[in-house]
Amino acid sequence: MNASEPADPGLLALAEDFREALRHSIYLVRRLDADGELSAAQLSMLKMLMDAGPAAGGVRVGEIARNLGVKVPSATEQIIKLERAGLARREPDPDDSRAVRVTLTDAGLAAVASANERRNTVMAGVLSSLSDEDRAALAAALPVIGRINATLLA
Amino acid sequence: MNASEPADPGLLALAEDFREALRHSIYLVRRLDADGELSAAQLSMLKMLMDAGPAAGGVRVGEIARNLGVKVPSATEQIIKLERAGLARREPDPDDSRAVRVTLTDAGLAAVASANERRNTVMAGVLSSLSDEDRAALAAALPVIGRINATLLA
DNA sequence: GCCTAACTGTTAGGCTACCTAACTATGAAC
DNA sequence: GTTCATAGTTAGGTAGCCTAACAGTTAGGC
Repeated sequence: MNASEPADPGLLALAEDFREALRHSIYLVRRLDADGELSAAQLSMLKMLMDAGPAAGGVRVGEIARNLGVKVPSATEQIIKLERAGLARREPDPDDSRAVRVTLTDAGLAAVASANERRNTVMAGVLSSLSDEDRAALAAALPVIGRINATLLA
Repeated sequence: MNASEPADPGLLALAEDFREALRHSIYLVRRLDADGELSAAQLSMLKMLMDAGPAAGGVRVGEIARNLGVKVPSATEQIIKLERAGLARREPDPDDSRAVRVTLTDAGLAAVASANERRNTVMAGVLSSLSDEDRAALAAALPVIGRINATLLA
């Protein structure tokens, strides 16, 4: 984390390779999201609502923004679009009248499920062309990438 | 690749996890690119020009677009910005008067080097907090991710 | 040779998702 | 019961992508 001291060359090389892989993966994700009724941003938000929502009867706007790594007005904007599409609902927070709680509608739940399934099928098709060793290597790295993401989003 | 037959459940689960990791990584990349003089799109293009450019005295606009996974007008737009910033140069192709060859200027070369170094240092800082096993797992997966990207961009 | 078809890149216009700044309304502290 | 902080919305602007329409260049068929 300390940028002032010279970093290990091996670490820097890994960092570069990882960044490169992510950079290319962005186009992959773009490709994957191109043929959908739901944009990447909207699907991300719906998915987050599905994961975190039921617990407390909805997710607050600020929390949504924080979870997605965007600012609050950007979250508001997306929420309004989802609401207009009938996929999400905004309700006043009973405990804090300033706050708003966002929940998925049944249609939203169905939409995220079907969009997810479609994308997973495409991705599974790609993965099926890999060797077993490759798939194992990928599976082993996913938790690590998760930890990296958690570190940076913290 | 065949979406019509029911996919292996394990494969679908891996596909979902991988997509999830990529989805989160997008925010990671955004964070990494936020504190820069160069946008992610511009850095991508500069880097591509550095990798592919010297060979043939420049890269053609169509090729740039194809390499970056965008359409030709989008590439033109970015190239013009880079040109205005003094980082790239457009020259007529001696062999085909329709074509344009794009090359990096010295300033462009320096810019990509410094932007890269800065981002690598940040990423290396994050990676340094991982265990050796985690780093090994990540390193092992990068070539696989590269193959996946190549498959989808082909 | 020329005329047509194919190709390369630019221009024009529009969209989505993000941002900052300014505002409203509620809650909390003292 | 002011005053200060917090939650969210609104307004206005930007970057990066797209499609459609265009101009110039090349290549083939006759």
